[in-house]
Amino acid sequence: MTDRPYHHGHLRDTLLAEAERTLREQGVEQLSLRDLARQAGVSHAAPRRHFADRQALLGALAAAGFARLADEVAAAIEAAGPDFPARLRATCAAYVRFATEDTALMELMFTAKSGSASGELAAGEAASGELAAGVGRLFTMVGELIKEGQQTGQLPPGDPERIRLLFMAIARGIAELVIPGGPGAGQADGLLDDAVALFTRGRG
Amino acid sequence: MTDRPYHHGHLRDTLLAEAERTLREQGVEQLSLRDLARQAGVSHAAPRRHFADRQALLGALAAAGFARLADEVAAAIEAAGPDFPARLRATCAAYVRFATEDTALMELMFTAKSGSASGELAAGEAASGELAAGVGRLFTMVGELIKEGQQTGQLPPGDPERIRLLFMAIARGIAELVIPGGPGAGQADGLLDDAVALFTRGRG
DNA sequence: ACCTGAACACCGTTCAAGT
DNA sequence: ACCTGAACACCGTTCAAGT
Repeated sequence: MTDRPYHHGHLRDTLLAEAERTLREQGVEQLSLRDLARQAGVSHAAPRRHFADRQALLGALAAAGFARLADEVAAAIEAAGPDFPARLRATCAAYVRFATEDTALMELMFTAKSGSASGELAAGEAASGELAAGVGRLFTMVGELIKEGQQTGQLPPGDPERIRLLFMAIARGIAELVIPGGPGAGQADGLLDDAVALFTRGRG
Repeated sequence: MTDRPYHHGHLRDTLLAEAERTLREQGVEQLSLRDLARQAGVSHAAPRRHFADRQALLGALAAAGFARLADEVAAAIEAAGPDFPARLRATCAAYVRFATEDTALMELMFTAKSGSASGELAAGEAASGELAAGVGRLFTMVGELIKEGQQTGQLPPGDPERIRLLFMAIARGIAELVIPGGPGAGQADGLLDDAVALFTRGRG
C-alpha cells in the first residue's frame, strides 16, 4: 500500500530471511538472486550491493546457520541440567532437530565449511570470517562439554580434541541419517541413546 | 580426425564419465548439460534422449557412486583379512577414501539418497531404482559385518540393525570431516582408530 | 551510499524436423 | 531409435546512470 522508498533500508536482512525460507521450502537449487530481489520488491541488481555474488549469499546463510546452531546447542545443554549423559545427548539431539527442520541449510553449512577451508568460497571473504566464528563457537562449546565429562570420569581420558572430533562426527552423521524420509527417520531416539551409551559405556 | 557418425553410440556412458570428472574437478555447481554435450561433440539437446533432465543425470551419478562405494567397501573388507576390528576399520577407511577422492560425488550421493526418499527426485525414477539397489547392497554388506562381530563376541549383542545404522552414521560423519582442508584432514587415522576402539572397547 | 535499467553470455527445457 | 537447430523463459553478472 505505502509507496516503497527508493532505499529499502533492510534489504540485506530481508534477502537473508527470504533466502532461508526458500532454502527450507524449496532447496538450494531453487534459490535465485533475481527471485529474491523480486520478492523484496527491488531491482535484480540491487542485491549486488550486499552480496558480491550468489556464493557470497550462500556463505552468509551458512554463517548465520552455524551461529544459530551454536545458540541452540548451548540452550539444549543448559536445559538438560547437570547430568552429563543427558547433556551429551541434548547436544546430539540439537543437531538432529536442526537437520530435521532445516535440512538444506545444514547441508549448505557443512559444504560451506569445507569449501571455505579449501578456498572454494574466495568471493565471500567477510562471510568466511563469520562462518569461522560460528564454527569456532560451536567447537569450543562441545570441547568444554567433553572436558567436563572427562573431569567427572564419565568419559575416558585422552586428548579431548580427538574425542570432540569423533563426537561431532557422530552427531553430524546421525543428523544426516535422520532427515525427513530417511532410513532412520523414526529411529532418532534410539540412535541418540546408542550414541550416548557408546560414549559413556561402563562409566555411568 | 575421423568424421563423427550421426549416432554417437556411447553417448550415455560418455556423458556420465565426463560428468563424474567435472564433478571431481569443479563441483556440482559447474556441472552443465550443455557443457557435457559440447565435450561429447553432440548437440545440446541430445542428452535429453538419455536423461530426462539435469536431476536425472545427477541421480544416475549418485546411483553409480553407491554401486562403486559398495564395491570398494567389499574389496576393503576382503583385503583386511579375518581380524574383525581390522574389517570394521577397513569399511570406515573406504568411506573416508571415497570422500577424499570424490567429495562432491559423495555429497551428491547422500543428498540424492535422502531427496529420493522424500520424493524430490520424481524425474529420475529409473535411477531411483538403481540408487536404492546400490544403497541396499552397501547396507546389507555392513549389516553382515556387524552380525559377524556379534557372533564372534567382538560387538555387544542387541538389534544389529541399530548398530549398523550407528556405525554407518559414524563412518559418514568421519568421511565428511576428513575432506581436503577440513579440520580433521590430517587426523583420519586417529579418528578411525578411535571409532573402532569405541565399537569394540573391552572386547578385543 | 544505495538502487535502477539495459545488456551480455549462459542455462535448462521443449519441439518440430532431420537421418 | 537417436540426434539437430531454433526458440523460450530464465539465470548470474556487469556497468553506466540515476537519487
